[in-house]
Amino acid sequence: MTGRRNSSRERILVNAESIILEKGFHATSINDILDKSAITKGGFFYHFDGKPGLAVALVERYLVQDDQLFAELTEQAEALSEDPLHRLLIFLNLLAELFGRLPETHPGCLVASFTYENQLLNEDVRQLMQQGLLSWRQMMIDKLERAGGAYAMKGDVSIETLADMFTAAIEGGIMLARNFGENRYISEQVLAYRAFVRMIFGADQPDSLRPDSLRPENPVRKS
Amino acid sequence: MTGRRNSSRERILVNAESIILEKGFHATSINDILDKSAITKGGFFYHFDGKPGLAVALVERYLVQDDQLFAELTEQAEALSEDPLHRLLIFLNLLAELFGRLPETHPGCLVASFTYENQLLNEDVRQLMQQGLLSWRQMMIDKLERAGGAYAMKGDVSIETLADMFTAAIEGGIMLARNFGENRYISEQVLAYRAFVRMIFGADQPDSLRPDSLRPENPVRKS
DNA sequence: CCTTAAACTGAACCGTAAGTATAGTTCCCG
DNA sequence: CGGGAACTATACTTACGGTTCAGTTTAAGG
Repeated sequence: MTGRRNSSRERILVNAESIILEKGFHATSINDILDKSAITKGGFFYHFDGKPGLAVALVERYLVQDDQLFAELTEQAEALSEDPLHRLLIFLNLLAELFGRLPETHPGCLVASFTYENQLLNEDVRQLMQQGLLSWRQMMIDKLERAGGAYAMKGDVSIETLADMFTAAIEGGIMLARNFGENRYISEQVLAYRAFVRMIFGADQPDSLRPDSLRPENPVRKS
Repeated sequence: MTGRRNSSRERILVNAESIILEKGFHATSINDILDKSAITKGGFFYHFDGKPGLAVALVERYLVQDDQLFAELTEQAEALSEDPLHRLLIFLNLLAELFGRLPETHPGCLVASFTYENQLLNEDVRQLMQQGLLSWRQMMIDKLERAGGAYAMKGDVSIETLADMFTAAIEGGIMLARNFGENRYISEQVLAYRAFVRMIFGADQPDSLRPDSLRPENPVRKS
């Protein structure tokens, strides 16, 4: 029973997300979505409780996918090093590479998009978005704290703010990327954030001063 | 002749900006704007070439105001120190303080808002937005290069990316602030960026190692 | 004061978009 | 093969949003 249901429902979600990221939620008409999804209005309203319902479903889906992506990258990073700081730095490298490898059409972040269209997004959506931001923060806090266990932190930036800065770098990078039409900016901002983390944990000292595991981890050339 | 004209036109722009930043451009109807501006539809269309024309005027105005703000802060910072790096750090402090002092209603950035509503924004608007981003980048490149003249730069982040990171920090901070309903996040991200700049220019070394002018410049307590 | 252009009013117009209603059709699962 | 879930097709309501325009008011100069 889920086979058929999911195919149409999922198709709608995929297309809706892509159109909305391009034009914005309010500017996207249901008909726009129907055209690209090979489904009729009846079908749409069968699956979703109107446009507000669609918004909820979209954000839910988006957050799940995002979680999965971060989990995968974390796993990959953990396979490549034992050191917590090293793992974090690799994670950021992998993420930067991923953003650089994206197809020409830069995606954008649903949460960011919805942030500036607070109008009819009901309370559900707003809570989901907060939850998403909090989960990203928590993920980074975990990574940073683990790294902090092994190395002393320099600078006077709180771990929470440093964690939020991860989100800020990505969202800021996406904004630059969208306006200039080049994905490169996202990777650059992620790598800049990475450089900051490195410095904070003292990993930018001469090699002689830091543990063996921290030597030049797969360096990423900058543009 | 400009007296009368400007009063209405300006009133429309002010109200339009505030509503648009709250709900988004597309979700903001002309009627919404009229209600708050004490003017009729005819009056609106007398002043602006429809909604697209309003968008152009809004962004133009926004960029000018932004330029002025940055110029003021730069001037203030230059009055407080001779050292280029010191000036930059003060500038960032002033900006962070300003964001923290804002009225409860967090504003948002028109450029960011329009970034995710690329639909009917004509080419003019898009070019203006790019121009704005480029001018912010250039402003920071100037400041960073001047600072770089006096101190050696550490880390492997290009000046351009570091300059863009200023924008990214602010936009990211605004996004967090909007979602959590607390302006604090903007200041925090600006101060985190400041900490990064400090580290890159080696200003986080023990006092004994750096020029006198760099000692604890008006410290801002973090949350 | 009178003219004239700028500034503005008010109402009408038209497309479009969200949502509803309904009757019928196809597909899959037990 | 029966029945419910997953749709199609079509028509319609309702309302709102952008735009136009003919006419009226305001202010400023000669």
